Amino acid sequence: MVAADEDKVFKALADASRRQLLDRLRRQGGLTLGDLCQKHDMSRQAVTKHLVLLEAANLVVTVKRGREKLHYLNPLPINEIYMRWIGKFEQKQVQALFNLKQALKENDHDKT
Amino acid sequence: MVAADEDKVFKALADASRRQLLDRLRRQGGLTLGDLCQKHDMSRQAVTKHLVLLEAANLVVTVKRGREKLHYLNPLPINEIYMRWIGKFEQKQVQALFNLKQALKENDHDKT
DNA sequence: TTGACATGCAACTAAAAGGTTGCATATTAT
DNA sequence: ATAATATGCAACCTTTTAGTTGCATGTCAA
Repeated sequence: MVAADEDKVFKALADASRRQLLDRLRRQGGLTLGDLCQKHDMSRQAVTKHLVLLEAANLVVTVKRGREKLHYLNPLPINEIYMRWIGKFEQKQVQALFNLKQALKENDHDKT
Repeated sequence: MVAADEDKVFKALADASRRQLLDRLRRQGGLTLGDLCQKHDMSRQAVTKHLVLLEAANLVVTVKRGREKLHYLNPLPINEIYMRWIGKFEQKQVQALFNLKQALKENDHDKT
């Protein structure tokens, strides 16, 4: 995954509406634009724009069937980001850093 | 983690400069604002703003030591998001969905 | 105490993001 | 063919975001 793609994925995930759409597609794949417009208080065009971004980020893949466009979740990019980003932080370090602020605070407090 | 916090984390990760800062803090913790300004062609105040957002998202924790402010990476929120978001997608499903577009494309092609 | 250093705060600007409305195109069913 | 349905495209508006500059505050060292 190239840097530009990574950026698209993060940007796509940055919006709560788009995350909701991903949640919805996870529960049920193959939904049309019309389906996805239900339960959202924004216009169809707004949803379209979100889906375009999600598709550009490869988080959603689509299939045209006649006049309909079916949407499916593709969780692979998210997984890739985990492997590339979060996977960087070794598990041992995580716990250590989790306690770091507290430790340093007390250390600092001692000095004062 | 509350929904509002989740949003902060995603928004914080949406910017490439902030991701770079996190990368830098991962390589070396305890850097000051001045340190973090090096190798970035933006003003000190721009970096400050990024760090404020990262701290609000709890991706960075800080300790004041005299007139300096030391910054440390806190990877836990990212990990939480993985557990809550990416962990949702079972591994089996991942591979299945990975091949879905191709399969559906061929299926659609047959019908045409 | 005074100068140098490290950071904080506020006002402002430019660009990007999220949303709207209106119209166009393509497909299905009668 | 024609009407209804499903989606696509484009212009426009408003809010948010990323960045700037200028000045204020706080801390260290001579």
